[in-house]
Amino acid sequence: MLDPKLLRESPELVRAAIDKKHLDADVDAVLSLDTAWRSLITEVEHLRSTQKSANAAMAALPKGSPGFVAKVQEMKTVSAAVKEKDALLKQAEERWHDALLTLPNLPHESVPEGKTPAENQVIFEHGTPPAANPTAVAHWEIPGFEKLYDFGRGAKVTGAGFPFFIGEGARLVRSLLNFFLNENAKAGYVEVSPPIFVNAASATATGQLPDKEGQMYETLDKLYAVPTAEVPLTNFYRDEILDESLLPISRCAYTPCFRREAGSYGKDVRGLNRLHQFDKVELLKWVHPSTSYDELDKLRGDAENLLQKLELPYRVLLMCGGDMGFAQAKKFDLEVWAAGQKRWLEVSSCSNFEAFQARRAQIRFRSQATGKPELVHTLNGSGLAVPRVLAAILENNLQADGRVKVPAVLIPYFGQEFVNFN
RNA sequence: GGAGAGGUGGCAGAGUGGUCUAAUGCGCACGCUUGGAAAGCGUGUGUAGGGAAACCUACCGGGGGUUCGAAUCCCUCCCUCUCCGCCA
Repeated sequence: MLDPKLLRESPELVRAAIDKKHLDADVDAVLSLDTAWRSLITEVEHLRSTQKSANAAMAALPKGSPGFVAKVQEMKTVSAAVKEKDALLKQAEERWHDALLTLPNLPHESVPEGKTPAENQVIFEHGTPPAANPTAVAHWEIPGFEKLYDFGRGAKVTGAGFPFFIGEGARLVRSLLNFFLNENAKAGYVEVSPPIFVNAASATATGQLPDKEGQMYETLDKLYAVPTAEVPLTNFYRDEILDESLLPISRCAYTPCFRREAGSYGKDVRGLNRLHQFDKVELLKWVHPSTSYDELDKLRGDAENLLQKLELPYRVLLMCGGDMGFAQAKKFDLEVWAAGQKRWLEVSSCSNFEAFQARRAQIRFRSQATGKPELVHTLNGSGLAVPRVLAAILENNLQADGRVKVPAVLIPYFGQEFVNFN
């Protein structure tokens, strides 16, 4: 959510942001709702003030006295007016608030212009260049793949996109998770194991509701299966005022992530590329506004470190205005090279939301300079998403003998040097 | 799941229809006092919104209702605690 004051005082900045992100939002409509709301709140507060002073006067009068009775009659009119105007005010406030939520965050000045993914800037590449391994196959074509990653039975038991991970397949997943969590702990992220269902208030604070409820699985109790650990983690400090000395706070969490993502089929979603349930470790920071871009670079570096240690070729994209998302001020994507599919797979998206998320979730700190609460900046990124990293390992490290070489750094976790598919 | 008791400011805790913008205590900040400190004394101490400002308004777990007027009465939901039942 944007600062209403910013909108009032500098609507041109908001218009520029909408243009840069190639979104469609009506600033003037929001402004006129803002004006309408403000005029109503003034009116209601004036009526309330009348009521309050009458109340004080009536307290001093004897209960049944003529003056008292006359005052009751007089105040009935005011009371009715308050009721009526207050209903209008609530309506106006809701409309204004809803409209405000349609305005995107302002992109940082360092975000490049652009509309499509083609205009994202590749700012870093690491590892063997693409096409170095012409004999590689897509991971789902590895002989014996279904023995370790059973999509057929997953579909029977639950549905498409819910595979079973079996034997060495399951152990490789667990090895990756432990590796990620341990490395992140070394980098200063405190491990958290959060609830994997959240209530509507939490899903609203991080922006999944009201518009994206179709993307989440929902229970009878109106709880939502988390699409990412970002949701419970960010909401941890919802409606709180933190001590400034605690910042920056860095945490990480492993959760399964649940995404309905209805209606997408084809090559992009085959195998481990896109699942309804997948494992991910999320990195999250609550930081002082003055340090958030330094912290973003560090967070991205922490995620990159994982890929480097796994010896996977990857690249870093600085997302352009049109491809960066609604709430982000700046975003980097980390993409790993999958040699068999001969394509880049997104395994982490590292973003600075500045105060956009914190305002909606009301996460603040008490500034020692002013003594007043100020909004924190929130950042997050994957560190990392398991299935696509797994896909890349399988495709890049496949041997001529049909086994997959386990990255050296994972061997202590996995307990052996190769994954066997027979 | 059943029965009962509760939810008030940073904390403790009063208030059960009318100057409650919530007593009192603790804590915290500043001042006086002191060689210095403690004690003592004094002043102040929430969040949000509107307004150029003076100032005004809202907030006593959430939502709704009754009333001229609600922290206080009614309905409803959530949460906490105690006891019972069940359970990895």
